[in-house]
Amino acid sequence: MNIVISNTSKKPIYQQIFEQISSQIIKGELQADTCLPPIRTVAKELRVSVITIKKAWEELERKGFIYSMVGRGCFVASLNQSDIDEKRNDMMLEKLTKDIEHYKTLGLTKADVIKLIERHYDD
Amino acid sequence: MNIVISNTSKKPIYQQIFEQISSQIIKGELQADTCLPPIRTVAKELRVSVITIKKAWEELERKGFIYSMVGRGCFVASLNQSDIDEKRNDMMLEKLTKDIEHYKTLGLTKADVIKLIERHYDD
Amino acid sequence: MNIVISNTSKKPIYQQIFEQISSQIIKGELQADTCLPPIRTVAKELRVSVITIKKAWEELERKGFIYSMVGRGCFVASLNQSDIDEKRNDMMLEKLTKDIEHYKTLGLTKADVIKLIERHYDD
Amino acid sequence: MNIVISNTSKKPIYQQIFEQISSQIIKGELQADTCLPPIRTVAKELRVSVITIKKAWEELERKGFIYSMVGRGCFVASLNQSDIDEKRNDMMLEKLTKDIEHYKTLGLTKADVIKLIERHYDD
DNA sequence: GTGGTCTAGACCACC
DNA sequence: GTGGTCTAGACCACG
Repeated sequence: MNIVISNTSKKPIYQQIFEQISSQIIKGELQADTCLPPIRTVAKELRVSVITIKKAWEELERKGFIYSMVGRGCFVASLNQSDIDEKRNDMMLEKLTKDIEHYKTLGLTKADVIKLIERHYDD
Repeated sequence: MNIVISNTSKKPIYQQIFEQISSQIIKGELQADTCLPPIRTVAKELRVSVITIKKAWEELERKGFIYSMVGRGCFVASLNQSDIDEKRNDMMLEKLTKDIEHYKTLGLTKADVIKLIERHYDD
Repeated sequence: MNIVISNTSKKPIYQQIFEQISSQIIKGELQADTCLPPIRTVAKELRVSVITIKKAWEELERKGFIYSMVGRGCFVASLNQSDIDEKRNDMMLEKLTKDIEHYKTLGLTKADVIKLIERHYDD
Repeated sequence: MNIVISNTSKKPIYQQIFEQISSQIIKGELQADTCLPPIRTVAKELRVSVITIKKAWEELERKGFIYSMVGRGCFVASLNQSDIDEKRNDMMLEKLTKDIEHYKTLGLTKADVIKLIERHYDD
């Protein structure tokens, strides 16, 4: 569980955290049923409020990445590969739809966008 | 000058206006040196605050899409094709850089992204 | 917008509020595009924290009952009858599924439950 | 004594246990005066804390489903059919009252609810 | 110990 | 003025 918070970014902190954790789960870096550290510990480590962590955790639970048990802790949900693919696809499409909308507004054709991605996407 | 404001979008209104006007200038739908309507008129038509229009206009001027003459109004800047291309490229790259960052976070390869755009980008 | 908070209930306050508002929207007691009072005002009136109201409002927005615009306020979503029916059905089924589970645990047959509802449900 | 604990459920573990045991007694699956296993054994089998089992047992004793004899263990109470019916009825009504309240909040009539139960209650 | 809820402040961007 | 985010405390039920 490796989280970096950017204070310069305009993204809310809780969303930065959500994205990083969910990404790690999708990539399999966080094993299923692993117990996450207590939210108060995470809050202290990242030097943010407990509520901020809580909000990120809530979003993770709502999207099915983790589950929580009062008095026990929060655990990584056990997702099979197709679950993961589906979730990644959902998140991807949600963003892509907006992005494409934006690209169109700028008057770019499909070919333009692909050319730009070809050039600037370094794996 | 045809502007549509979305209530459900999370984008600030001033930014929605900025994007639509700049897009129309880029596409040549707004001719150079055309005089824009007074901000109070625009505000009334769009049913938004004058301050909101002012903010959009300021952003347009800062980015070089329009110029203002005190007491006379605001005018579309005269841009040649290379100016337009440059501006569009700047705006595009600024966004694309962030988007690519995000796609990587989701664990997508360049090929994945291109495939998705191929599929969902309908010109 | 008429809300009553029960302190004796075990339901969280934010959920009580969510249920009452959503119910009023479903019943058509709150007209579409009506502007809700500012959350700070509601908080003061109900003598609860702003955050509690905020949480209820977030849930309402997430479920599509209201939409919010920074600097302008929160508004009742414009739902047609089929939207409303669908939402009511969703909420109903979610609860009913759990309830039926519970009734079965108690060893009740379908006939038992219907008989009990016949007897105790006074419209 | 067959108990299954759900991690994803939001019900407290002690309550899940209480409901399953009481249900088994009501259904006659646990004979009167049967001696229940020591709580430490149950705790170990279910992989939960002894305190949790203790809490479930206390609830069972309070509701008259079991009785305990210090130093000897806990035993299933001997209930005749009318006792069982009464208990089941009590538990049922307590829940039903709340449920009906909730259904009304959603604007459902008695007929609506019965129709939904007819459709979704599969014995 | 854990997570779930709540409070009373505060600052920011937007309108 | 509005909503959106965040803080630093607190209390509760659960394990």
